[in-house]
Amino acid sequence: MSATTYSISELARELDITTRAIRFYEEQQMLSPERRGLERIYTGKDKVTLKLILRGKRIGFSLAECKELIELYDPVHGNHKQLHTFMVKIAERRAQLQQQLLDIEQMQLELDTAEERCLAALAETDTKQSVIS
Amino acid sequence: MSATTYSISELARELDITTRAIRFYEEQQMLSPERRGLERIYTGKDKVTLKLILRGKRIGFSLAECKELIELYDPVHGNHKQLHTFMVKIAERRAQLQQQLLDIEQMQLELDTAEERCLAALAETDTKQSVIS
DNA sequence: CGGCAAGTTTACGTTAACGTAAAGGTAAAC
DNA sequence: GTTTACCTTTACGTTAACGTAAACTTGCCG
Repeated sequence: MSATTYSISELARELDITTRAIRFYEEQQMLSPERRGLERIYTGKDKVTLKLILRGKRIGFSLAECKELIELYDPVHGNHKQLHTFMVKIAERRAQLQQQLLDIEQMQLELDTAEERCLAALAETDTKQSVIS
Repeated sequence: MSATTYSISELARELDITTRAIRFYEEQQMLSPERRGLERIYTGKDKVTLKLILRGKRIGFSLAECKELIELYDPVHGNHKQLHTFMVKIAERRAQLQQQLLDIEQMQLELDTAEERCLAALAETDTKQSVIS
């Protein structure tokens, strides 16, 4: 039961975000750390919450969506309907990711041929130069 | 050589964006349609440019990056160094996409177990109710 | 006791990518 | 001739997610 706690700057360093960001998430009601006087004291649970936020952001969710996501893990709010609607959102993201993959593949194909043309043009130039010199 | 042209609203409808967006891209020097009086006249090339912009956005590039991307297709600006740096950017996006996929898979695993717990809790409730009633 | 490091609150600033409203020109249709 | 449908420019408004600055407290080191 050794309750490891963290200061705000410890968490900031460890998760590679700014303290401003952490305080902002608290403003948005996504965190409510305990206080010792004015000082914020974070628990392991707070750290998990922050990691959830960061993962949500990486996937492309807004902070508001990340908040919903976190509430799913809160037994008080975690009802079945929310769970379902969120899995729908995730499915949407997956579809979007799929499209992004296609877009990137397409773009790479085009860039590959563009690169070839560039190289060919350069070779052409080199040849002419060698003739001139 | 039948040069098909488009009005701004035709393009907007076809590409599913607003006319405001199209004018904005022009403000950002990504388009320079011809004019008949004040009216903008778009060519097939402009349409291709717009599609490039939209694809870039889907992948997650900023408009500024989309602009760079478009300049790659412009023989005047398309030099080899730019091509290379852009392929680096694309590689970065691919890596990011890979991370996003991992994040989504992880999240789905967790949501799946959460869903199971929910269903189990509901089943529990139902059982009790059937005993009571 | 002086000073520095880390914490706090309050509050205005910033960027991207358009949205939206005002005010008006043009041309075909009724 | 006036309504309707598009087109134009100019310009201020909006949202998200913090950044940044000011002004202050607290604790500890030398």
